[in-house]
Amino acid sequence: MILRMSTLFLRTLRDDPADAEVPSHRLLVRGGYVRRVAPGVFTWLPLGFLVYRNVEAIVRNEMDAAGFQEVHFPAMLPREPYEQTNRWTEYGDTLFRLKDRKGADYLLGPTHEEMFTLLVKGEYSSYKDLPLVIYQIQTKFRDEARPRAGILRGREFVMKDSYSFDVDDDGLARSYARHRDAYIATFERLGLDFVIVSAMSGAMGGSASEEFLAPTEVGEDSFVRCTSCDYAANVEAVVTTAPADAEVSGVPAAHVEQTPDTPTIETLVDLANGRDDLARADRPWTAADTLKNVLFMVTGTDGSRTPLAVGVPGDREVDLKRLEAVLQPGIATVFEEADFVAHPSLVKGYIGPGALGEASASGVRYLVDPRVVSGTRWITGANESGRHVFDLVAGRDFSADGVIDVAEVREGDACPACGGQLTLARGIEIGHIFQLGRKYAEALDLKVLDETGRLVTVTMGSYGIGVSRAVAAIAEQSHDERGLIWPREVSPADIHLIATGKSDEAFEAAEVIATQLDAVGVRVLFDDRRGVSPGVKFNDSELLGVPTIVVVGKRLAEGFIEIKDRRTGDREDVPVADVIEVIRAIVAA
RNA sequence: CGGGGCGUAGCGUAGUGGCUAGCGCGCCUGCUUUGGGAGCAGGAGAUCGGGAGUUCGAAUCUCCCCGCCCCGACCA
Repeated sequence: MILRMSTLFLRTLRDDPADAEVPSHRLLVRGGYVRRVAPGVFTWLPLGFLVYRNVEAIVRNEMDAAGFQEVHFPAMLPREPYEQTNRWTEYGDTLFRLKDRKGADYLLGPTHEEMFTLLVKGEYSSYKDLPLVIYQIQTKFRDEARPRAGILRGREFVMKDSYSFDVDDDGLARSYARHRDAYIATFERLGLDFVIVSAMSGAMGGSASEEFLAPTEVGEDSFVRCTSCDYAANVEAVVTTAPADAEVSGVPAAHVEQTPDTPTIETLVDLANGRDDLARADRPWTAADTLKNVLFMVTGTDGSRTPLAVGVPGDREVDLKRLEAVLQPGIATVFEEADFVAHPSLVKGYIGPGALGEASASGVRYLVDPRVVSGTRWITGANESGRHVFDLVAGRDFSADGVIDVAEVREGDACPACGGQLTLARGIEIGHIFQLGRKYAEALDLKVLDETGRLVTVTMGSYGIGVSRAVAAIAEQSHDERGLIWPREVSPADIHLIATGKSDEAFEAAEVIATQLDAVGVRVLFDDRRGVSPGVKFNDSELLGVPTIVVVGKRLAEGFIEIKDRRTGDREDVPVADVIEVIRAIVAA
């Protein structure tokens, strides 16, 4: 392959586009890899499409190597299957919907669980046919409320999604493990730095699910990693270790105090420390000694609205993402004025356990942070304006309806696996593997006969890789101030060959090199543009990011060609006679 | 959906009531130049997001609409 820049459909930009913030977006646009068509919708230009196809080929190759079989569904799908699993409704505005001329509803697939399930249902009916894994590489559509960061989060994107079908849980575990291995191999080949994080809270009893995250500052997912063991989890899935029950004896009886002008935790703590009759003998009060009770209204998928109180130590906020992860598919919103009016026993700013709980007057379900174990003593609201209760002891003076682990996760929190310290980081979700279980098989009635002749519901897994997103993730992780730096296997070419100078000699010599390299299978991006100054060519080569840059120019007269490594900047002069072999060796390495 | 910002040529931008809307990049023609985004000369390219209004006069002021970007909410 020889791509000639004299005729390539490519225009690089000298300035950053004004609407691009993150590096991958900026550089992919500047380098002429992609162009925006609509919000979250992009066109791949020739160089970009080469990169995209390389990534796609690696993904497909690893899937095939794992023994999975490729199929291809339509992107446009009928409504009925999604009606049966309730996702026509559950997906809400995120679903792109359309009608045909007869008024029948269609959708642009956001993901294809239903279609795969129905396909298998139509073909298979025996346990002997399983296990089965089929996959597709398909354009997906999600009408995101806010597409952002260019290719990283579009409304149209390409995803590899596979689905496993097994008769039992052990089979599902094996299919899951095969995917995990295949994903590791895939992302390693893509040159991505990644971590595998657990994506679902074990405490909530969900099925096994892990995310593959590519760490970068611009990532949308927050995750924690342990500094002393290999624990890693999405913040939504972090499990808080509950401390041991505390000793109650010696803690004074609970007492209500006048605490005027203490609308915030901070003012409350200051007041408590400032008053001799309230101050602690051993140490000052801190925000962590207070119990903050936050009220939410939880909207179910059926539209029902149920209040929920969450008690967390006053030094932490309730993390809404963690809350939603626990509540899903319910949606939580903080209490509004109208909600307080509807619940007169709840005094805003002074809500305490006394007014909460299913057995209380308010009847509001009350769940507390795992740190609120039996014997812990708290300062908290007394359910009257201007009053707080001190030395309220969990287990002795109040009890909650249950535990909910939704407080914000912080740097330095304890690792649930080993007790070490957690660090927080951000990453791009590039893959997700998920033991779905029987949800879809049940909804769509996918059953097979087992060896005893009984009908059993098939158990499924679903596994995704963001193919187009992976292109951006690679760009995000692999660039410098001058431009992109592609890993060789995804690069649009193996070498970027530049001819410089005014004379014909350099161009003729470069032409010969290009032809010879092409003949031995080296992919060449050849800057054969006449009348373009060397500076422009060098800058373009660095922007475009082909890993090896070969320059035919100044030292050709002495019989040398320059070979430059894009990533390190190292350059060496190689005799013309050796250049093909040296490049072949670099490309093969 | 809430908050903030922005919309002027392919790209980046100047222009806050006044004359023919300015500049840089890119593009076209010619000459020169050729190891780090070259020089000179000439040129093409803009319904100033759209509509309505105020005014002798609107890119500029007012109102409505549309679109985009960022933060948040949302997002198996």
